[in-house]
Amino acid sequence: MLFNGYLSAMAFHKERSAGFLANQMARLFAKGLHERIRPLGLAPAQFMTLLALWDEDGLAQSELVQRLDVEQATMANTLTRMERDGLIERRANPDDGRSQAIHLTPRAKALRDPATAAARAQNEAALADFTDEERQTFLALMRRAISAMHGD
Amino acid sequence: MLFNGYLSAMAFHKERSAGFLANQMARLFAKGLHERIRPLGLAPAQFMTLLALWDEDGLAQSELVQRLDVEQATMANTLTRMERDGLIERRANPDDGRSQAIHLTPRAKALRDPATAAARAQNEAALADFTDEERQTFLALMRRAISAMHGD
DNA sequence: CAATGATATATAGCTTGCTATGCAAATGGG
DNA sequence: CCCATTTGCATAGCAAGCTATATATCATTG
Repeated sequence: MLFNGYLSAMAFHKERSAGFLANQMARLFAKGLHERIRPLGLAPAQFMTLLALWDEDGLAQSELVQRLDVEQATMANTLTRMERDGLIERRANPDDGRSQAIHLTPRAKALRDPATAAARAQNEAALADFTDEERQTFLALMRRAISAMHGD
Repeated sequence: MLFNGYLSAMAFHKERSAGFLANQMARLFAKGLHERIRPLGLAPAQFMTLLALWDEDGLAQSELVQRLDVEQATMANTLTRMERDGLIERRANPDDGRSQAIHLTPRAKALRDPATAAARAQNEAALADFTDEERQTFLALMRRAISAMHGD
């Protein structure tokens, strides 16, 4: 009775909810990044995928799924759009008929510098008035929240 | 030349990118919240909208757009799904033929306590090993990044 | 070697975002 | 009062998430 009364009275303030703020922040990051890379013909998830492939070309879809921590179906659809847009090619893997190696096209390789510069600019815009220490703290806290939710 | 060489060599590490971490963190928050409120028949954006309406019933769509900071089209679609699911009713506004007042159904009112409890549990899961001070710091840093990107 | 189980992708269907448009109702200036 | 502008919503169309399911290939094991 007292307990239920307490719960009912205990307002949930979205401004004080980490989840609410995380959602809003991520949308603003994505929107800002999208504006910056749109002239390059890229969308945010395509950029994230390119980050992994610029680092190591020829990965299998399953490896991209691991590195970017998205569901397999999400990655499959993103790769289909990237193939459509001339960013990647899916090449058969001679050792395993199930998997394919994802290879960058010359166009995708050429986008590396302008696209990473755009992403850096967006991060900088978000953290403009943060000190170096605050930036480190912020990244560390986000990593801890991610680990806690990821279960590791 | 030196500058271009520097840029090319300057790898972009997603693990050190605030935007990348923000995206991953927000997805984990949304996924965890969704699992917790799915038994109630709710999805995350519906819950966010309910938060505003539990606070003040009968708001116009335009007011919800302001409070939740999403695009008008996004809110219109979310409200359509909520109406379909029996969470809200759109009632004509006698003072302005363009707008409608969004009213909660009894079902939506009854979900307040269990749904906010679920959201609190998700926030707690994410911040389980944070001290009180770290929680305050984290929220403050997210608010500052949001303000910086929002342009205010 | 055949059957079983595991792995790699694909596809269907849904929610939540966004931009871009369209339209009707309200408002404000001449 | 009338026209132009503004405001409030709806809709179309797309990207990117997710879950659930299907399919084909590999691997294991009896």
